[in-house]
Amino acid sequence: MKKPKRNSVPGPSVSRLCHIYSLLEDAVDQGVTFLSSREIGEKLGISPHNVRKDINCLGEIGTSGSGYETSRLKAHIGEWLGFNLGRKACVAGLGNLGVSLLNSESFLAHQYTIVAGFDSSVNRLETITTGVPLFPAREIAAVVRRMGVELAVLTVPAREVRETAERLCEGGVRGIVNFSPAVLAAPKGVFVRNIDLVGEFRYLTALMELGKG
Amino acid sequence: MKKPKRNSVPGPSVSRLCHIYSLLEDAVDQGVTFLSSREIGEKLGISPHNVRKDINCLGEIGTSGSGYETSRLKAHIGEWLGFNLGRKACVAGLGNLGVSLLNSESFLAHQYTIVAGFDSSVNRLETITTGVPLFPAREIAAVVRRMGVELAVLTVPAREVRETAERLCEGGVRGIVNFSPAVLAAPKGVFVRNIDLVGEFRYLTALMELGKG
DNA sequence: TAGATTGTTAATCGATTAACAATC
DNA sequence: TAGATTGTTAATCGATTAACAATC
Repeated sequence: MKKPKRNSVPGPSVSRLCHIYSLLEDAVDQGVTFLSSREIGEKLGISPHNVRKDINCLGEIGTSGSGYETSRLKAHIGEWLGFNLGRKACVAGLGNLGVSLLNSESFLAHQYTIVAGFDSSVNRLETITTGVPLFPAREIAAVVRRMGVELAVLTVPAREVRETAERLCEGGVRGIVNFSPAVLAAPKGVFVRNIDLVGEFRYLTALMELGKG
Repeated sequence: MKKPKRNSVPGPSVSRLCHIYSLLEDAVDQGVTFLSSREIGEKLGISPHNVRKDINCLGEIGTSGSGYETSRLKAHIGEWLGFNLGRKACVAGLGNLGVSLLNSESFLAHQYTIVAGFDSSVNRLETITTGVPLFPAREIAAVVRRMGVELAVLTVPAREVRETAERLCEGGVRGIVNFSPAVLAAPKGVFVRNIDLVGEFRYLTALMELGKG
């Protein structure tokens, strides 16, 4: 067995391993104890070779002849990718979208807890009903640091994107999901996922137009 | 000049061309009339070679020595990728997230119009304030067909994902952005983008843990 | 043991990067 | 013209696919 290195996992593999992890969660929940690379690949639309290769980036773990033990593989991937510890997240920008994410229940079920919400309007903070503690935007850095928040969802207006992101990073946030209508360039040492609905529509439109599929 | 074919555009290029298009929109708005492949590449974090290659998938268009004329290139990419015509979209599932998207202003500015909203609860429909016409979910296929809706955002609970998607496709929708907490496999001839916030958090967590960057 | 499936090496494929002649 | 930048071909790089011996 070759000893795997943390940074030897290719980007596309990281993405697929996240999906494999989700699949394993379901499998464990449903009492499925073993899955082969072929079965995993079929459900995810990738080749069995690729599944094995991805999994092997994290070291040897399967059993020849019977496949992968779901709970063990899940724990193994979770260990490598950091899914086993609970992580704290916050929502910055409490418009309709921000508030709906604040109260979203799907996070808690998956080891992520929304521990704070921020908005630049104190008036707005007072009108929101939620179990999550809320703070004015100027306190972002301090609160984030004090609470140990690692992840943030950004749902502020375009003009506030950069400043808000800077405060979040100042407080020690290391990953940002940006739903705002402005692209956020990743500050050094921070990971950013820009999700832009117009962009998604465009991508779909382009695929439709080019007749792919 | 080689005659380009529609299906000769590689997937990664389609994605980058969408980003180039957004950049050109901004440039045109700001009165920038020419951009070189180097300038475009720098703003987007891709190599100038790659920029030229992507653009050339759609045929020759630049000017040696002075780069690309922004308005012309924008129109050219828009033509190929189908961004020049306005397109109709709908929102299916009017919880907090759905309603916030229904009233989002960023679509209209970019040739997409939300022309309908759907929810399975008639009671809920009556409580929503919006300028967009609303309909009960059972009318999805008929309304979508009648109105010529091509794109949809799916924000229903997990258990309603599949049925809702089927109705949308029945009505002729060709692209779906799925925000629901259940993966939607793309039906034949329909393009799907699954956006899963927990998945985004996981991907960021994995990058953080693997120390990429 | 026989059947099945893994881990790993080799072959293929496709995309990115580099280079440069052609062009404005 | 001289400088700059494109379009396109060639070289490199990396990921996916295939194959198969090792293993349960």
